[in-house]
Amino acid sequence: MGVETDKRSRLIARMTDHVVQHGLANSGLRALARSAQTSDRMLLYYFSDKNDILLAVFRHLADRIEAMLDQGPPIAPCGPDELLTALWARSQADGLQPYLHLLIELAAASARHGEPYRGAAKQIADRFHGWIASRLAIDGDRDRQVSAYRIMAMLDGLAVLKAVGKGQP
Amino acid sequence: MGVETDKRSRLIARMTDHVVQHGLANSGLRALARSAQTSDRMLLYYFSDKNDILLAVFRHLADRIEAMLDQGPPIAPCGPDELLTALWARSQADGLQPYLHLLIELAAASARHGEPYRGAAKQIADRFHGWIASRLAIDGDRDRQVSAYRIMAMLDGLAVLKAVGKGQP
DNA sequence: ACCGTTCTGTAGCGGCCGCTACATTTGTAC
DNA sequence: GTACAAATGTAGCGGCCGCTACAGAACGGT
Repeated sequence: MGVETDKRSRLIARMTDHVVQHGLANSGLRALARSAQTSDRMLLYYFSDKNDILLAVFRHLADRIEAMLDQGPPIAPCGPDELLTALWARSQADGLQPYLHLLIELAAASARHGEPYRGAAKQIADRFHGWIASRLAIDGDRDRQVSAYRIMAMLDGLAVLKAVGKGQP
Repeated sequence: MGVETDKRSRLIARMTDHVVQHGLANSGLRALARSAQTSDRMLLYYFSDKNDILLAVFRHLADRIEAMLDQGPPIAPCGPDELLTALWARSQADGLQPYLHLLIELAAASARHGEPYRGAAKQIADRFHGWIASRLAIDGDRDRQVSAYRIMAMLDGLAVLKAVGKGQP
């Protein structure tokens, strides 16, 4: 791995931090550059354009979220209700809200603008779906997939409602 | 009701159409004015600033959504699963996707910017919640409220996942 | 020492944003 | 008709956006 790739990686990691913390709407080139401790000019030296930057950030983001899923106390395989409760509790605990908010923002951007947001959001959702399924104690691939999908949808919906200030009754 | 109020109302209705169709991100003053068949200058004559415009649009939007809920073939009181299925089917049928996408966009804006998005989204969610509860054949206010909340969360989650291109498995 | 490539700073483009100053037209009351 | 207010057009401000042209600086190979 050359020095150039090293620098690029560092930039990507820092920009991912920025996007998670401040959201897509506050992620102009100049703001990203500030967080990456460089200049917008240099960002466009290492990346061809802003779309290229976002692609790299989203790829890094998907990897990071997948890694985060396996952190914390392991969750033993269990039934759907139990798993849903455990996952919701965990998502509220640590510094995961920024990630949930970003996923909602990605969904909104997907609906309006398509790529590259749709692809990024879909990949994150795919990996999350698989991870949930692997934690479900359900016989039969098909049933497990469907159940995992419902859990994921419920988690997304709960996150949306919490974002608008309508917590659980 | 004076003529001025009349004009304001017409502007609000047309701008609401625009916001629903094109999203918050594409709703600058000039674009809103074009859809309302006037000029940005005139918008700021009838409204004090853009925030004032958004407040009016969101208020109108909440009313409109509530009215739309009672359109179409009536849904008889039934159990949670049945109601969820019926509501999801209806939301996919007519021209309701733009509204769902806007709600997701509102949730994202709520998380990042708070008001006026949060208040608007919350009011829409509150009314929807009440409407679902009124269609649920469940004894006990508390249980009905909780069940309605879960149905709403599930609908939101399904909308998010569909927006990112991850339909039901 | 020289040269060529790699890297980085400065400045600025055109375009959109919310918003405003100013002038003008239109309508109304007397 | 005239005086005044309401309504509207034109032009532009400062600020952010993605992006680029150009000029040096830094550094390696010969």
